[in-house]
Amino acid sequence: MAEQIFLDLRLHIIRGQLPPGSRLPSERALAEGYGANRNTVREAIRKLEQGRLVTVRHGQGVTVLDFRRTGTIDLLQPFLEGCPDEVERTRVLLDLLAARNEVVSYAVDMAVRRAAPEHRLRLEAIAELLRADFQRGDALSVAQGTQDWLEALIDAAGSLPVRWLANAFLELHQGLIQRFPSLCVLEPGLPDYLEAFLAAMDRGQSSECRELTRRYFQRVDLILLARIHQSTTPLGPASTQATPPWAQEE
Amino acid sequence: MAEQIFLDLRLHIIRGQLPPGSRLPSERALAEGYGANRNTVREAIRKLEQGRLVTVRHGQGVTVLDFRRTGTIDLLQPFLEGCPDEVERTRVLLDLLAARNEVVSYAVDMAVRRAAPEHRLRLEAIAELLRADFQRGDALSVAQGTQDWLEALIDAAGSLPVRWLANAFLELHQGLIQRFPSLCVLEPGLPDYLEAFLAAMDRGQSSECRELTRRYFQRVDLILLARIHQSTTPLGPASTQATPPWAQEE
DNA sequence: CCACTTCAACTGGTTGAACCAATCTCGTCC
DNA sequence: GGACGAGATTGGTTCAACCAGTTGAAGTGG
Repeated sequence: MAEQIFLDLRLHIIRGQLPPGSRLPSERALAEGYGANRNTVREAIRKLEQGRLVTVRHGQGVTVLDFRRTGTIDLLQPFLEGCPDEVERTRVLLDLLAARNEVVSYAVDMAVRRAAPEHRLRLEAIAELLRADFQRGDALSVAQGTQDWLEALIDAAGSLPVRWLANAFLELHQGLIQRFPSLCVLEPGLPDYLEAFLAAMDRGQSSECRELTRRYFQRVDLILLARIHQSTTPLGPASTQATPPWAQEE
Repeated sequence: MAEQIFLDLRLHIIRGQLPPGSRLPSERALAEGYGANRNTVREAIRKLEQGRLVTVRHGQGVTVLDFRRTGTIDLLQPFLEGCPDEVERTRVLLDLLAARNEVVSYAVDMAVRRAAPEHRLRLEAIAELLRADFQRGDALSVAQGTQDWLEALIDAAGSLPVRWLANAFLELHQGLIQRFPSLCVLEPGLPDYLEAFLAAMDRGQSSECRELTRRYFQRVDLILLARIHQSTTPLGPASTQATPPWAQEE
């Protein structure tokens, strides 16, 4: 229930129904509104605070922050699912895909330079599975395999900051392929990419691997964007009901 | 107090005194150990959960996750301050600086390509202040001005994902210059960098700006690392007292 | 002896009321 | 008009109790 309240309040903030600078109703009012206990509401507010969506000051109340300025990458998924403005949503999606490619290609560069033999073997094994899934035309398995491929690359990079940066994108990717399997893409160049990558890796050409990876994912993103543009509401319902957070739930 | 418990538990996890897979003491035991109420402890655990440091399962308890795998960039600061292993700490610091430069230079590229006139003016104003601080030899103001400079660049980039990515690094930077003013650096090439940057920006050469910025911050980082290597314990006390989290506090 | 059931003892999840402490508001007094 | 102060409002913490999943060991049947 605390989780529900957290999600609901976060959604209201993302949708702009609780604009930056405004104050949340008092804990007591929220508790009454949600039909929950004050302690339960407090746990939800703690999570909002941890996510940099609000600030809490003793005696003063809970103030909504400007998440567009103070947010963290953890916000990307809920934002893409909750943002009511389609224009902004697709713009953020575009920027997100570009940023993801930047982070991934950086990780790839580092991975190729640092990879130990066991990482090389793991990558080869995943590539083998990916090729098989691709031959079968199993888009969902290819998406899952791509997740493993990136995961292995990031492991090979052996950098905690890179791992922690990438986690946000990997989680997002995982969430998307689970929620929208129709977005899973079969890019014709996948086998060639894998082969060229492993060959370049053996030659130690990290920047070559970086470019190969960047170009492959750019092609994937192009297909993805085309599909998203076909459907009207690609992500989340984005229904614009303006229920205030202090209203009764259920 | 809930914050204190959160910080304490997080520190124990980071230091490895609560290894991945182990279970935290029960909420009731923790409450007794810290001399706090169970609800207060619960708020701390919520924050740990939100930070992907533990998983909580009803009826089963709180399990410590492997933060090296599941962590987020928000962990960087507490990790650098709490990690008892100096070797790992410096390695992570190196990787962090490299990753920061990557993100910053990416943001710069995008900023130059997208900057509106008002962003250009703001950058010029900050550069003017930076030059003045540099002339005066005021390292702390230069560090603060650099923060503003990056902030303005990220604003100019106009990308929510980039802003949210960069926030973690900006926060880290802010925290470091506040806690360790001695780490503030006067890099001789600052005025030249600013001049060359603005000139290249007027010519719309985004990749040139990107390279200039990357090189400047690489030089800054070199000075920084040299200073850190001089002092034995650069960040945080890293005292290795093994107080279990269920022990009495205060 | 083994396999299944059952129940008691954990675990976290939620509730309600009460009190403390910081802050704000507004009326009073100088 | 401005400074002060009492009261109302806010979040912070405590306590005690109960609900709800999970586990494991004791008990029971085969």
